[in-house]
Amino acid sequence: MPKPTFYNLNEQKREILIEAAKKEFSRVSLYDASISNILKSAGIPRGSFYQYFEDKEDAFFYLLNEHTQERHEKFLTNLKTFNGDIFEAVTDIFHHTLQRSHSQGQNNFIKNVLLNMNYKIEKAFTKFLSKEELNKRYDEVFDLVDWKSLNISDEHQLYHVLQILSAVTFHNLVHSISNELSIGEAVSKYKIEIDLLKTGLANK
Amino acid sequence: MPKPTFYNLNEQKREILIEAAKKEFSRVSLYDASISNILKSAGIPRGSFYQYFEDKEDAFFYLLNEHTQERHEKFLTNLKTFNGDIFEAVTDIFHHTLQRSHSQGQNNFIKNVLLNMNYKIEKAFTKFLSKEELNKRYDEVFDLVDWKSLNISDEHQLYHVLQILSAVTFHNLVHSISNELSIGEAVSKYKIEIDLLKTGLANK
DNA sequence: GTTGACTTATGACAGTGTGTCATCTATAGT
DNA sequence: ACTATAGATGACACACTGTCATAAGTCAAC
Repeated sequence: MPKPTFYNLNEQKREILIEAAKKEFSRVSLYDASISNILKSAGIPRGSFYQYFEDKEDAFFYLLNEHTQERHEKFLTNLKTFNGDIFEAVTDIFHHTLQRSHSQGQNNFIKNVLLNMNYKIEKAFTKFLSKEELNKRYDEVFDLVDWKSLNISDEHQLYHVLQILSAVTFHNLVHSISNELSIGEAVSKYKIEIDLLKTGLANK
Repeated sequence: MPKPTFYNLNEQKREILIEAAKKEFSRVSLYDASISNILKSAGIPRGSFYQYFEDKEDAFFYLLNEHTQERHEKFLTNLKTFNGDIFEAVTDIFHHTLQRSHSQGQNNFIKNVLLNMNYKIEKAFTKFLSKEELNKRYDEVFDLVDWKSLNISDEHQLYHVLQILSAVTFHNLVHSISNELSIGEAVSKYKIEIDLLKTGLANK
């Protein structure tokens, strides 16, 4: 987590710093990113950076969490829009995330995040799908879901459904970007797999 | 790929080098690993390392590919053992991989690989499941599969079934290790999700 | 056994980046 | 004006990487 000093910064300076960090993390992955570049780009001395953040990762996860928050809100909105249909909600998120990562420019950030997704990053990316968060926000999510459309016996299993959906969704996001699929190709592959998930892989 | 010089090395020296690399990549992730440690551990001068490998990644992926090869062979064996039942075959792989990564000692390598899985590593880890490899090894895999147990209309869809299974399997491996689940807990969660995959997430 | 062509080995070195710390500056309360 | 507290700064020590000039080894041909 950023240090208090970071939050005490005036709006303008904080914005400059955030932009500089985003720029660097859009250029390369977390591991290839260099603090020196952020310093150069933000025009601040080395010592200042360490006044605001623990290290490179700290700044990275600050940005990532902001994004995760946004996406989670979109997911909830989607659930409302699609009358609790999780599959529609998640497909829309897939499409939306892909579009954002295709519109090059500033936001190669998401692209780099996806291409270098490891467990820490995935955890931050999907923190609202963890068992703990789900229990904490029971109402928020559970009330919006159309349960009768799901093949599950008890509410507890929603966790597993979400785990599967997020695993397949992320796999497809990463696969699409690393194989440079067009949005059309990517969505087409994704929809095939979501349909397989819905009807089941095994024969009855 | 390692340079020719590496393969020209005599058995003994190559083994020492491999062990040194494995040791370092068992200690920390690819990104935190230091060539200097490998040099120290293998007792070779700096220049020599670059005679054999392009860089750190080169050595890492050499080790990883060896492992992937082994695992793929186990998958094929499993398909035979379980009469073409993909779900059984993959569950056994899951269990086996988890066990290897739990038996600490030398082989924290797999653990570190799983915890720091990004798209490049995943690609190397699952290279036998890519569209190209599947087509190349059509007979090898396709003949072993029990098709009538699968809910798919044409053979082409096997690719998607494998994509889903590998996404969920890797997600569970990473999840189990990063959350330090016991093997029992991990297998239990995995089996619930595999069952959900088999019967389908949606209600009919 | 000497020569020459080629392969391999070596470690000093330049370059790049990180995190720290002693010191300086700003700010606010009294 | 004084002091305490928070913030800013950049020089520095340390770690690691990749390269390159030079040395050493191998081997076939003469």
